Amino acid sequence: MPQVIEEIPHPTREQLELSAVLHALSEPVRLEMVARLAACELDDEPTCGSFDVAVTKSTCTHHFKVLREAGVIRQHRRGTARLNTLRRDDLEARFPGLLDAVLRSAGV
Amino acid sequence: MPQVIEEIPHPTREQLELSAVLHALSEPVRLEMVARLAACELDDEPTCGSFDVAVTKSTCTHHFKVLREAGVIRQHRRGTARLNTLRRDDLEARFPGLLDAVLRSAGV
DNA sequence: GCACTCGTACGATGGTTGTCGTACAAGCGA
DNA sequence: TCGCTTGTACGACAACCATCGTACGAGTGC
Repeated sequence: MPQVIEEIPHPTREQLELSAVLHALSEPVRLEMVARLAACELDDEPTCGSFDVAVTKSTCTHHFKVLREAGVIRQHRRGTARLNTLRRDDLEARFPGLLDAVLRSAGV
Repeated sequence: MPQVIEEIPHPTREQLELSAVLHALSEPVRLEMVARLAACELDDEPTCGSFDVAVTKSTCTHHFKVLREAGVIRQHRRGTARLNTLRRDDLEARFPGLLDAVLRSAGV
């Protein structure tokens, strides 16, 4: 286990729960966030502010928190920005094919 | 379009919404119902009462209603009993691979 | 007809959640 | 240092939801 400096708590791969993941993805705003994250997840990690969803900042924070605590995304800080990445590998390991099926169904 | 006598309202295949389906499946009790439905879905259609989940009758009715309105299951009456089937084909058509991924992840 | 079973309907209730506004902490840049 | 940007924290609020109990309707069997 590499010792990762992580100020923000995340569930481990083993702690991922299907119900929590499905619940996190069942919210249209969050689903859109995940879809965008998946779309531009080549090399850059979008910050929270780079999503122009139709909600305020605090609501955005709330949704990112739900996604993070469900284990769907990983967040880490760089300066004042908070960078977000999809936890593709962990999700694929625990729930094979699920994320892809959801993203495909979401019309990404 | 065959004219089906159906007293209970169901969404059409085109009306299925990803968010509603994910929300319906994100509840542990409902997920277990769906898993059992998938397991014994060979020829028999289980009635509502044949699920011995840890909730009362009325809660059970509520969960079946949520699943039905999300389009996950189809219900029809035979006498006083209500028979339940998984809408595999419709789900597969709209959200390919999703149901299988969920069921596999649920440990069925 | 009469009980019994199956499932629904309705109301109540306590908990969860999505939304927002405001205030605040932490960096960055001039 | 002094704003400006980024995002969080907290409180508030309305809406939703899972749960239950009770009452009821519709069939089935005696």
